[in-house]
Amino acid sequence: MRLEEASEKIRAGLREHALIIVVGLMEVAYEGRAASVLGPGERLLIIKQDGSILVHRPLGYEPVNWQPPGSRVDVYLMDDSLVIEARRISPQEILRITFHEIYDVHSFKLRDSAEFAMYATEEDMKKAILLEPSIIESGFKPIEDERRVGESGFIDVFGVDSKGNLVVIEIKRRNATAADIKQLINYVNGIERELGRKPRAIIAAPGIQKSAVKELKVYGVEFKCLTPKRCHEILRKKSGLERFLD
Amino acid sequence: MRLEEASEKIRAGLREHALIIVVGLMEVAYEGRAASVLGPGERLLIIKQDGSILVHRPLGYEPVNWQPPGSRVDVYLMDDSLVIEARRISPQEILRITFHEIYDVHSFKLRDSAEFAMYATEEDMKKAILLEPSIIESGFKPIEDERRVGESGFIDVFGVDSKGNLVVIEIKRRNATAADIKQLINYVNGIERELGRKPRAIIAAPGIQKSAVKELKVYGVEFKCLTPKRCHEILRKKSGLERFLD
DNA sequence: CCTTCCGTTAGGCTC
DNA sequence: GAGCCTAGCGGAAGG
Repeated sequence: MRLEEASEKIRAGLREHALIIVVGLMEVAYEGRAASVLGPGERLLIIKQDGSILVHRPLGYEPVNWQPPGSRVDVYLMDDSLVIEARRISPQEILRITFHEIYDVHSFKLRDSAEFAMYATEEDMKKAILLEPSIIESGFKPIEDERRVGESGFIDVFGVDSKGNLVVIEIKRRNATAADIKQLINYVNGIERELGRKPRAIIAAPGIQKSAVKELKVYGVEFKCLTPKRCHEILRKKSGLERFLD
Repeated sequence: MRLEEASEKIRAGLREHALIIVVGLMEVAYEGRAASVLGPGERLLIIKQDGSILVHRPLGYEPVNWQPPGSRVDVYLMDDSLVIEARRISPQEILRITFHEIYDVHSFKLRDSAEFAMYATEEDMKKAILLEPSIIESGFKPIEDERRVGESGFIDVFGVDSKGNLVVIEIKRRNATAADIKQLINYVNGIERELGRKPRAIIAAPGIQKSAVKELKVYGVEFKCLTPKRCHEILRKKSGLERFLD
């Protein structure tokens, strides 16, 4: 495909705010927060109407180079090459793609207004605990969620146990780390300062990093195994009755 | 485009391990570590020969759904739809794309053996300091890089200043945080235990978060402004002479 | 604007 | 393989 023709097609796609696909032999250079160069190779370029731009090699999940939404895209011909530049300010970054050959150009005007719904997030885990507190332990009662503690941040779930002890719960959807436990300790200290009583500290997560296990004992933190999947199932089971309360 | 025809094209692409592009009206469901659903909409599907699979909406840098390399891709027709499933084990995950209409299918056999070179990483910053220690301060001399300190981890650069004081340097390519400073303090304490002398602590980074500034004074840590760009330039300038030593 | 935190993080490295 | 850390992380939410 002649570069002049490709250039026209790409310009047309940009004008009408289409999603554009370009396949060809290209070099890529990036300079901004970091810098990279990539020699000639056959790749797929995607330009979206919001200025997102992605260079995909034949292998791998991730784009090798990219620019997030909001970048300005320029196209010009130079020295037997077609050059596409995507710039953004803040941070100042430039991505330059130099095509030596172009095999294919397509542009598409896509309509997509569907809502994306994701389940089994950390937020869902919190909802599940509030909905069915016994998954933490029998007799546990939540008092507040997202309680602010001084400058430290927000407690995921704050409550009392069956014996009337205060309980601070930190939720993680992935294995808990030593940093997570330190954060929890900050909350415990904050609550003790504010209320004059030392609360129990529970970290609820699907697992815990080995390096963090010793921290548990050092700081007197309890670990409660809780998976995102389990929480998702609880929400699904209860949703028939209670989702309309949302 | 008829779904039967599209199905044949996609199968052919899979057989010959091509990169495949499908544009059409689709629904997407994902279940695995988390779960998501996405109703009908016009999107771009990319299937790579290594089993990477990406669903891109008309806007945004990120794919809305995906599967990393190594997943198995199946294609079948069902109830006036074309279904593409990508499964992987460990973690057990499934991505199901149901096409109601297909506008375009293309497959490409791409050759791309170029090496990707990235500059101005944290590693590059360390190299720049070792190559030109005066960018930290006049008279600074590196002794070791990646020195292990007990269980804490590795010091980026360990050296002595012009007055013979030990110096521990922590490098960050982004603004330094309070956590970075605490990490550095761990190293300082480790070195003091090991060598019986308290070293100076320097954090070298392009900037520092406001919340971390007070930690500097509290712990007696020094901040040295050092940008990845500057380090990259030093490496480039010196590379004429010294790159062949690598 | 800056900071903080989450992610189906992915990817790379070590053990 | 599991565990741990980094990223041009991107993105969202809060200040």
